Amino acid sequence: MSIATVSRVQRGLHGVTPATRELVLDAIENLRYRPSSLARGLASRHHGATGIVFPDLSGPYYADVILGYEGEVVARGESLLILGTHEREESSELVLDLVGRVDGLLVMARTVPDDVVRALGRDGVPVVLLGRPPVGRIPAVRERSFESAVHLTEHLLHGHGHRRLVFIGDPSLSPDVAERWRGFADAHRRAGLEAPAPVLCRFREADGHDAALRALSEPARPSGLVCGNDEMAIGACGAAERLGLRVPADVAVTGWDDIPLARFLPSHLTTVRQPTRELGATAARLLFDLIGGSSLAESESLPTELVVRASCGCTRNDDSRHQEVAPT
Amino acid sequence: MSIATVSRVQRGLHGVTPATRELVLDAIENLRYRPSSLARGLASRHHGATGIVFPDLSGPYYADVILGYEGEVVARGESLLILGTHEREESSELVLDLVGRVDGLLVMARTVPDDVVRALGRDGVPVVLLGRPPVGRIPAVRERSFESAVHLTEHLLHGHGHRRLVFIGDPSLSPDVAERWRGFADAHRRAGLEAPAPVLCRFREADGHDAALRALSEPARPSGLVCGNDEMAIGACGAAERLGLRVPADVAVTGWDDIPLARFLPSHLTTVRQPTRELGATAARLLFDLIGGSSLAESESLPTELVVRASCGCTRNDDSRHQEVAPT
DNA sequence: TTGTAAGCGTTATCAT
DNA sequence: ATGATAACGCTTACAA
Repeated sequence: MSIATVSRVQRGLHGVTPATRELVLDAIENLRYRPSSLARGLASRHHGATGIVFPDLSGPYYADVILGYEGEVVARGESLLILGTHEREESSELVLDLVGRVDGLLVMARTVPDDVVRALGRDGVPVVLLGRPPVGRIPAVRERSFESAVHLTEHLLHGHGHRRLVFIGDPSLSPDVAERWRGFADAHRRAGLEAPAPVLCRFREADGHDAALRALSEPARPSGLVCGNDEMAIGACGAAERLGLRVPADVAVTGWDDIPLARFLPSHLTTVRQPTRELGATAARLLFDLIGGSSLAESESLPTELVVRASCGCTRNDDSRHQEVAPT
Repeated sequence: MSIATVSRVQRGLHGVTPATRELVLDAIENLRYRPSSLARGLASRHHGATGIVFPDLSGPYYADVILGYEGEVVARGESLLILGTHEREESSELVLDLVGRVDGLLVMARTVPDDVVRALGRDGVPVVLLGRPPVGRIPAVRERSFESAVHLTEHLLHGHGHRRLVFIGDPSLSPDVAERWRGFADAHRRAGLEAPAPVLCRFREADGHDAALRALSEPARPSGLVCGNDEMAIGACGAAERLGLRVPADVAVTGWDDIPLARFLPSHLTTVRQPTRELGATAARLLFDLIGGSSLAESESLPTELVVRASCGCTRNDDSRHQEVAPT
């Protein structure tokens, strides 16, 4: 019994007599033989694994994306390496290290700069981006943040007649936030209004709290706060409460992401639901296309859903009304 | 310049002249040389990676554990493979496959049966368990669910004078729940009472809802519902509301895990906080000890914290009072 | 201190 | 249909 025959049987190649196949299978069973993934990878020049680089795992957003991605990966019998960058200094090196252990990489927003992504592309590593714009020929999967921002802002502007809306969040910190801000400003423009400068802040609840406090203390108090994500919106609601302002009677507040907490918030947060799972799954499909040699891997953008609850000023008949944002 | 010298330089071994070291380093830089992790692993007989097997990623619990684990892993310059079992049929095979790609494995509760864990142990693979009892010589990291259950139940029994408490959850579905049920029953016994049979249900909000509906429709209505986790407790609160019962005036409700939502719940959920992050980090340290050849890797159990809010019947002075459950 | 060469456990290319 | 044997790109004695 030669080693080559075993290799053939074990990979299910044809060119083996059923008799010997059985023989080999038996031996494999008896000896509890497991091929070495290391040796196999070295010889066949691929890892049988892909990686995903995400910024953090607090909050359900990234967990869901990973879940969607993982489903596709497991369905293909591949393995999945993960790396959280957590705003670490050495993130780029960690990614560069990770890339040596996989056949392809999904890189999410807020992890490593475009330079690094570009470097990966130059090395010929299949890469897909998520939640950030394409870099060169590297495709990206995104949700339609711009469109949903326009939709949401117009709802506030025209549905509720707001005239002093303020955007809370820092467009320079994340491509998503940038898109949302752009949609916010664009909706204003279309309505013949000018959007005031965004109140810059980071992504966490406390950041939104502080920013809202600042915004609401301005002489001309805003009538509505459009926050870059739900965490920030929750902080904003807290700030309003602290100032003795009611939501939405005195000030409207909206978020992004529809985290589970959103529907339990006293103010019943109006927000935008992302197709998180589908985002991850789509990215996986794209990445495997790329790995498979397909060169026609195109960037995709997925539709979002406006979740209208009460914090925008709507009366809350049913739990929530959803409006899908149509593709543009 | 020989290949061996490069290998030495690259791994920072001593026995290399500073001069040649510089030379090699330069070449590495210029040629953008990256050692093949596959070849390196094959030769040195280790993967430089460990794996973590978890049931699911919905809810913050597992995400936090993974985060704690990941921190330790990255600090050691190792990689991390993940596998969610999601109650899939082929989970065991997936784990058996994963184990061939790592130097060690962290296996969480509710993923694969003890048989599979035992099989891994027989193969000599370093394994650490989390949230489930040790299997043979395979160590486990756990939170003190039993102790916290006793603590919580006694709070309800003696602090609030409850006499008809019901436990919601299925002890047979998860070792954690089993421990909690055991503590619940034990606290009753110590008080000279007998705990009624648990109302069996699965882990999600809807499951808790249904179970609570059943429990609260009994002729002798329970005065308190001790739920196996926060999701179930949220469902239970919903069920109470649906029956026109107020929490905690008509029925007390408690949970486990202290998910972010818990403090925003209208009923201000009293619950038990797990040291999730620390659980993951501890498991990682244990696993690396094991991989390092240490045979004195002992199981550990970490203290939990009772988070008293309002749903147990306590008046809500400050946001929440915490009581650490002392080691036993 | 540096170089040589024998593995590591597969796959892949030839012969047979 | 099967068996030898040369890669694959490192680590690791051992030699120089």
